[in-house]
Amino acid sequence: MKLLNTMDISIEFLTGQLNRSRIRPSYQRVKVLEYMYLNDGHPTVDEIYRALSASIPSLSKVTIYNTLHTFVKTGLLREVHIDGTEKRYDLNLDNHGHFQCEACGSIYNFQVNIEQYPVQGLDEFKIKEKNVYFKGLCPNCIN
Amino acid sequence: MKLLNTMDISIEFLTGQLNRSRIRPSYQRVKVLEYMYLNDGHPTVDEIYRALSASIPSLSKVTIYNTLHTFVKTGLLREVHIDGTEKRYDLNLDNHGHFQCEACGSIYNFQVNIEQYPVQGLDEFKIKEKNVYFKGLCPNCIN
DNA sequence: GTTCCTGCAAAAGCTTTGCAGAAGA
DNA sequence: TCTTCTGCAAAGCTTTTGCAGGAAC
Repeated sequence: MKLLNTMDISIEFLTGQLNRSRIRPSYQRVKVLEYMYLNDGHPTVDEIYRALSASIPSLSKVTIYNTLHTFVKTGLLREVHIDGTEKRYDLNLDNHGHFQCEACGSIYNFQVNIEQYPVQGLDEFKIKEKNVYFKGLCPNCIN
Repeated sequence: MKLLNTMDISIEFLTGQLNRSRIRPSYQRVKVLEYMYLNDGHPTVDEIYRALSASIPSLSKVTIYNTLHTFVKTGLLREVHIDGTEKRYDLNLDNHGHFQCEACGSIYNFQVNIEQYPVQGLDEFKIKEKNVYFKGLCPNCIN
């Protein structure tokens, strides 16, 4: 599921995204955001850290934590709690659910019209965020 | 949302549940299962531990972990990853979603026909478990 | 006797906090 | 100059693991 054209992800686009969210576009922040756009996944802090450490040797994992918190607070990303051990992060795109394979651990997006789901018992609640996630076996592990 | 009649939760019922799942009904296990039935919530390990410690002073938190793992493995309970810090546990009842209030942290159940949700892109996947959770403000915190 | 269960202690893993120095406005 | 950001070190918290004693069968 291709979400964005890789060609579109320029430094100008990324700094623009950050400026629009009133986040100072430091080198580390641009790189984290770039990683999120270029890797169509749901990475953990450690995955982002290991990937960026290669090109930024001085990078600290604390900076990844700080950056992700900032991005989540402004709505650029969202936290996804798919497994109970590590938090994962996701570009905040509407109407998609997450599927995690029990065998290999991979996480896939799928399309789902969350807004249209009929629910009962939440009339007096203010709903701000809707999440759907499934578990099972992915095509690679089904055999 | 009342799920079960409290009167039904006898020791016989609980040991029967455990025996049916081929789990030896130790005192601690019966008490944990009883807690799950009597408290219509989504407790953390620590909540269960603190509640049962009052009547079982020798109880260890490791036993709660062991017991919950056993219950999840046999399908008696399921893990719910609603916030990213602590795992929560839930009686494995069908067709309900979770709503967590951002203000007070309370978790509510709501009814939802998960099975009927139309999704795209999972034709070749084997789906074993479906979860829905919403976030927002509960009636108590909305003002 | 053998297997399973409990609980203490310790270790492991993820995340947060305090602080000093650097960078940016 | 003053605020913000980065990164090191340490601490905090949840969860897991190793092991010894005890209980159940």
